Amino acid sequence: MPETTPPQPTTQITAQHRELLDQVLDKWSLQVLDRLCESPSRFNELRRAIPVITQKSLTATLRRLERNGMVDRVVVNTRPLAVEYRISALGKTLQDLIDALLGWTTATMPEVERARERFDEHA
Amino acid sequence: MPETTPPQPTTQITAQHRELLDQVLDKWSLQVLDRLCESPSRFNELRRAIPVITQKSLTATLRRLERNGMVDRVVVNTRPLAVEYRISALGKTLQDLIDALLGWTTATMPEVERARERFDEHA
DNA sequence: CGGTATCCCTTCTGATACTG
DNA sequence: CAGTATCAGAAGGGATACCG
Repeated sequence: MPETTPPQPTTQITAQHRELLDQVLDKWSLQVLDRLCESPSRFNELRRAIPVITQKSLTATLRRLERNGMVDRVVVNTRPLAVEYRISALGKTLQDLIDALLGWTTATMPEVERARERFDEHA
Repeated sequence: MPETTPPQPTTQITAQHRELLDQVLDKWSLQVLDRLCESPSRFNELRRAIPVITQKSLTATLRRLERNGMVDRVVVNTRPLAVEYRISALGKTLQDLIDALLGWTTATMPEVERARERFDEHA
């Protein structure tokens, strides 16, 4: 019996998949999600927690994450105006993946370093 | 007994982690790794398999993946000159993660779409 | 075949200043 | 407090031409 269709679970990488990953695994999102997983935070709390981020980038990151349903933006009250950001249920599922990614980088970093040295010294 | 150190498995996100993820989960790497997981491929085979990629980007992607130990570059012979790219053992561990990422995007895409619609129509 | 080198243009990022 | 607006510099990616 010939196997015409091999049992690959080959998940097709469409532009949609790429776009979502880009919007959600970018430079700042990991840090922001990590913070929000520990506790809901205010805008300036996040700024202080991630000192190198600029206002602009933080705003952009939060809007993007909010738009994709990863965080909830809650306007707590007015005078002077307080906004709280919370991780959503969807965002928590993402956090599990991020943990897996970070676990992978931690585990493979030594071997990656060796590969880089081999590559660089040979070139 | 006070818990001075909470039991968070909070993996710290260092610049090193970010850099590695950036180099390995970028726009083209997922496609390239996916192809190489199915079978070793020559340079122009990859170009044909990923039609929208340019020579420049494919070269850069392959060099980066090779430098990080994710793929092996094998010069098969000379005249006219053949080069084969293969996924490495390290690259295979990455592929598992990529599959998890793609599975996540597939699973959550519907809810993400709904979140986007809510966000966009409300704005 | 399997690249490298160059130009160019768009995108991303950061710094700074201002607002409800 | 929680942003928006504007601008300049750096970086990324495509198109084209050429090389071992």
